[in-house]
Amino acid sequence: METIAENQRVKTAKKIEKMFGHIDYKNPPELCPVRDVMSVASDQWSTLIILWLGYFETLRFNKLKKYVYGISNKVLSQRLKVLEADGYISRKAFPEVPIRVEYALTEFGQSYVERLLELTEWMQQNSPKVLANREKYGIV
Amino acid sequence: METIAENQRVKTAKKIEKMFGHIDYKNPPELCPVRDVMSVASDQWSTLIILWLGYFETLRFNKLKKYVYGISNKVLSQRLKVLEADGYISRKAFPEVPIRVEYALTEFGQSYVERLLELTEWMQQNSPKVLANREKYGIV
DNA sequence: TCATATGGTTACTTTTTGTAACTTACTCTT
DNA sequence: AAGAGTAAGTTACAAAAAGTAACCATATGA
Repeated sequence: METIAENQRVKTAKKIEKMFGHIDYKNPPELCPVRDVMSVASDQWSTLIILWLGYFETLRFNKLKKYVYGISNKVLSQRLKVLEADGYISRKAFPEVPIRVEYALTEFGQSYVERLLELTEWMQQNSPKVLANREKYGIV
Repeated sequence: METIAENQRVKTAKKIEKMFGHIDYKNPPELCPVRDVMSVASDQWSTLIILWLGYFETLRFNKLKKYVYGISNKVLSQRLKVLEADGYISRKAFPEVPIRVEYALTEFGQSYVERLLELTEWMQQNSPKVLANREKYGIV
């Protein structure tokens, strides 16, 4: 066995224990904060929205829709609302005509995007590997 | 302006540019590998499955179901298949009676869980903040 | 006057999830 | 010997989420 890899595995396990170790699986809580928060922030569209707001300091609704291509008005609007409610982004409406609305990351959102980026960079580096695995597996 | 925070912001923006800068938004690709890979790996149930396999070296179907509480047989079975196809986990079936099936992280999955953990630890630390924001926002 | 732009909303359809019962084959209990 | 239990799923059906496309008010530019 490679002891370095094994060491890392043990470290990882300890972190996970710290995260979920308190849960009683005979009677699990109906709402776990980690799950709850994660399901909003790491939703597919949410991550793209947050990444783009990490690139541009502010973005208006239609610009955001252009960069997060494929998203519908409806879902974009919904996601922006929950991301605002959870404190990742801010919404500023200017009473002009036509109305101008600017979305931006909050400080909290900024701290999140930095963590998120580490994951997405890993995804980018490893996507060829995943795609190759998928091919090999057959069912695509 | 705080120059340290501003510096960090610029760094973040550069990373995002590197990730998405090549895309032509007048004619965006219908399938972006980063999106594609991310949508499997950072799915709500998938992350929980991967975390638990990062804790126990191997887990059988029903144990996994116990820890990833709330998941249905159907969805667990589906997720395990795609996670196997994408190369994160391995499935070993022992021809006993009744059949025994062991799931485990591959080396690749192990390297993923380490990245994933950084995110989920952040989530755990910050979930009180998010929940407080949500409360303040009103619509729960 | 008609088209365009803004930031959405609404009604409707399609896809994805969740629920719960069922399967196969063997063993343990009564 | 009949019935229940176990393991790892599958299947048919119901509910929830997401996607589609038309629509809204208001004002400007052609």
